Amino acid sequence: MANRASDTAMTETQCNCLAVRRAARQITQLYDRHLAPTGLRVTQYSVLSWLDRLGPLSIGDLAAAIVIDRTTLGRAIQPLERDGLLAVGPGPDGRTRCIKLTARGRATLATASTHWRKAQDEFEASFGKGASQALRTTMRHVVAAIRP
Amino acid sequence: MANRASDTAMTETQCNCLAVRRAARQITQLYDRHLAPTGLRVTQYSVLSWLDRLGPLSIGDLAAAIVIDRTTLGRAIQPLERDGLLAVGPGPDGRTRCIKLTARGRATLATASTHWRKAQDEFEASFGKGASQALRTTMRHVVAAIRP
DNA sequence: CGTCAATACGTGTATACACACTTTTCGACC
DNA sequence: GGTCGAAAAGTGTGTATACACGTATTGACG
Repeated sequence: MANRASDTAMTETQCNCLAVRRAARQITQLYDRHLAPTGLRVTQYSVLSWLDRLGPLSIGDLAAAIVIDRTTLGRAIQPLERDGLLAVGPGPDGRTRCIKLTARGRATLATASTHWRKAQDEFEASFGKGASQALRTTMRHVVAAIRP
Repeated sequence: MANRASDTAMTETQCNCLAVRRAARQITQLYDRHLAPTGLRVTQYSVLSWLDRLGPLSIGDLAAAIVIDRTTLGRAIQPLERDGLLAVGPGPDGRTRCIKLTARGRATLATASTHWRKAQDEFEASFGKGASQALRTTMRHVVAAIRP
């Protein structure tokens, strides 16, 4: 046994957090590979997709929908705004800002969705379709299990 | 229906990648909250933990063990080296560099492991102990399902 | 009308992550 | 011994992520 700092020997294989993070890294690379031709990362694709689904809305509301930190989203939209995929304008309130998809954003999203489909198909061909469904359910439970 | 860019309406709820990423964000926050008093992030804890387990080794080998990009690890060790938790020295080969835990790193790791345990317990109390075991297995399968 | 707590955002800082490209070094082969 | 490909690592760049803190605006209440 010897010089171990503590009982951490098995931490890496027992840690739920590290397990999920590692999986996230790997699956992100797979999806990003497929989305690369569109110039979007999977996170950016998700922002556009939510925007397409929910329509124009504020940063806070969008962040709540994605389940992401508000300040993270604020930074994430910058490259998308720069590339003209979405537009940020004033909201009804003097405090809020309204984000909406541009025509170009909609077009890019349409193209990207076919690439996303291929990534999804590749993953599910290997991991299993039923297993993938169960995976998503499990991930929802993980999120639900964490009290803010 | 109407103005959808495509069939992306359900993408956010069907995407395996986004599901895993969202879970990773949430669970990371939980573990980082617990580790905060030690000044370590869960990723840093993982580096120290692997190092404790495997002994001094090269950047490439450590990256392979953690299943992380080599360049990512190269950046990740910088704050740890700066804070004196690990030391980077020359390896047996003129190309390789040897990373090893310092006494201070070992001590910090020992303290951190008790905080990690609390995070692990909190999560498993909510998510379930058996479910957690299954979760880790599932995550391993996800990683295995992705061809490099 | 003035105060004040709550709301919605932005900024500074720091880490996490990885691709493309470059540099250094090693080893093998002629 | 010189050449050259492979291996190990570093650098540049850009996104992802979130906490602590600061700013501006709103709405309620006295």
